[in-house]
Amino acid sequence: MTDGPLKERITIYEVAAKAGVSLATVSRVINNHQNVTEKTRKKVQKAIEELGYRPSGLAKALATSKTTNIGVIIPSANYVFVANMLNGITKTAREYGYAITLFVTSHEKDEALQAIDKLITSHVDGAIIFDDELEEEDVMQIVGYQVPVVVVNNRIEDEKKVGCITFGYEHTLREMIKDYLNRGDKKMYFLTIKDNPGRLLERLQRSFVNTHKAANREYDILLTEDSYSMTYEKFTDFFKETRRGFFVCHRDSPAAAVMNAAKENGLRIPEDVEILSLIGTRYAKILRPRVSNMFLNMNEVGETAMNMLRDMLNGETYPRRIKIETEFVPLDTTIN
Amino acid sequence: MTDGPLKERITIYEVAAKAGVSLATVSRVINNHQNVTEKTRKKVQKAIEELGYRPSGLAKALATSKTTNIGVIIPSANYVFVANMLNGITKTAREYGYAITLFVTSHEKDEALQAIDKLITSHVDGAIIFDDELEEEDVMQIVGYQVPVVVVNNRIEDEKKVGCITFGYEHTLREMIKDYLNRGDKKMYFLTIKDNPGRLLERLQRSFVNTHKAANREYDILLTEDSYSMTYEKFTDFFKETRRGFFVCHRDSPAAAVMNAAKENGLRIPEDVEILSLIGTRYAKILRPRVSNMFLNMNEVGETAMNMLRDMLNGETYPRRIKIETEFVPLDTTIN
DNA sequence: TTGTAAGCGTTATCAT
DNA sequence: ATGATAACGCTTACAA
Repeated sequence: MTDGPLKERITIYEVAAKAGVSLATVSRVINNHQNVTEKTRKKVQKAIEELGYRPSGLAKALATSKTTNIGVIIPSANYVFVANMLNGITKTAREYGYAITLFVTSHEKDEALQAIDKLITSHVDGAIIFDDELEEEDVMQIVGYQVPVVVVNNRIEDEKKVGCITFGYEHTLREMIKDYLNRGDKKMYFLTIKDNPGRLLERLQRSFVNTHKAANREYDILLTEDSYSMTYEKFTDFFKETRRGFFVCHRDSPAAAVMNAAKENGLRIPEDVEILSLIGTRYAKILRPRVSNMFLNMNEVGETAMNMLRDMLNGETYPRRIKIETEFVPLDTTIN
Repeated sequence: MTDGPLKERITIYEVAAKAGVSLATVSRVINNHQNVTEKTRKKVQKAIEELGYRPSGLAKALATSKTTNIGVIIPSANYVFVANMLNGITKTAREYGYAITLFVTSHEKDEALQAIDKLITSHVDGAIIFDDELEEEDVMQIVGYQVPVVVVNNRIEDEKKVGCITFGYEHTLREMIKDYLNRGDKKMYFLTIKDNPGRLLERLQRSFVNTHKAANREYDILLTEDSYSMTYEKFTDFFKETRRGFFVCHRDSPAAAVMNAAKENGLRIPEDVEILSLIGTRYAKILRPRVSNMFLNMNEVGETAMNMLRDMLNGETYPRRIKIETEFVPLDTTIN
């Protein structure tokens, strides 16, 4: 191991020495405090320039108890909708002068707990958590360390301390399905992920099942892998037998897998096969036919989360529950 | 403003008091040092448990000059290929116990410089920079603060101190174009982005132009906005006039825009219109027809960058230049 | 094996 | 307006 990268940094002491003032004065200059003569300010600034001095965020954070860092926990950065949220968070965070410390968890509960641990020791000023694996008690652990938390897609009961951003899916989805059951005659299929579907998907599946049961209609749940090509292959087989159906898919990419497999089996869309993507992103409009979807503006979700967090950090009282409504966007893969 | 979230944390002192030992002993237990009786270790661990103590990463970092944080600079998290790289970085970083501090820059030179500034004050142990805006001198600024840097897609001459990951595009692209000019007869168009195309795209454009000039063939450069729908609209018009061409597009999404516009204007792909995507991601295979592309495994790029950085952090000598080759993947949008 | 104390680079509260 | 000096919470010689 090398000596570590932080050695040899120029410190406030050296600036003070060079400028011929005390370190307190340098600190005042850095932080734009009052009570510094223009003359000494100049002197100090010159010394700072010449030495190439940069204050240590570490030491500052230790002294002030503020890191100006926000911890963000996400499962994988690989999904488009997660990347969109991250983009919303980072853009907003930057406006407020916060940096983002990122913890990615790969869908394992164990890793999610580790992420919480690291987040706590890393001393972030606040946290945004978008991770299906975590339970209320896990989240409350962070809160116990006085760190304001905003949770996305995970309702926490203790609303005094935790901000929640939830997705308004149930109603829109239920109405959409009900409506379809009234006028359509295809059997509906719900695609879920074999391992770790996650809370959101489970909730939507429940909603799907209940609506069908209430209408006393047949349905089916299909287990898929979380991979485009495996889903594509599965449905290439599937459509050899089944020539008709309405497929509710969790994201654009599985929706595309079903769509491509159907088309290549000579099925017509939407006459034979109808498709809905539950977390619609910009790709739903790019695909052909364009995939009907429940559009969820994850960029907005990220911005909203960060805004809420900033308000909590500023001690403002604020509606700590915000529901982002999803919009049903009927495009080419459904008969509307 | 509230008092700040970091107050009220339990410190090593309180643990020491509760366990009836000195803080040095607690530190030893935390860091698994030798020379601690099993008995006192137990005592201390019990106290830690009971108090819910978590060491402050901040104080530790200040004392050891190591943050176990890696700074990552990217332009926007919104592109799929950037998200993929980020995923590769975060996964690998986690294996080595590093957290990621993320700086996103939105394509502005000014912001990129700010990001460098923040990265330096934030005291990261190392940095991975994927940002077209930054020049060698900007990067060297970080190096001056003894922070090991890996630069992606940006060759830095001073190779003693900076690791470089470059993309092996030129050769593959040039050969592909040459080959096409020999056998194909369509005029080739190169799509670039109006504002801030970035180094990579400029380089590829130069390559495109030179190959054409060498072959004494006609070509055209088309300026587009960095937005699917605007590009789609532009080409919907474009194809009213021009009914034939080979379009070299910078990413999958503009490729899809051209493709959709062409198809919807009654043009056949690839008979009338051929399309190539320069930074192919998994979406190239999902689209129909499947987009021929230069596949760049950005996940691997991220992993490689992080691996290289870790080796630099460990003081190992290492080939500090790695070229990730792109692979020409001929699919349905070109006549092969 | 354990404790003492100096140091990491700041901020902030006193004096002056 | 400026300068000492004590925190901030930890690590790490050095002493015991």
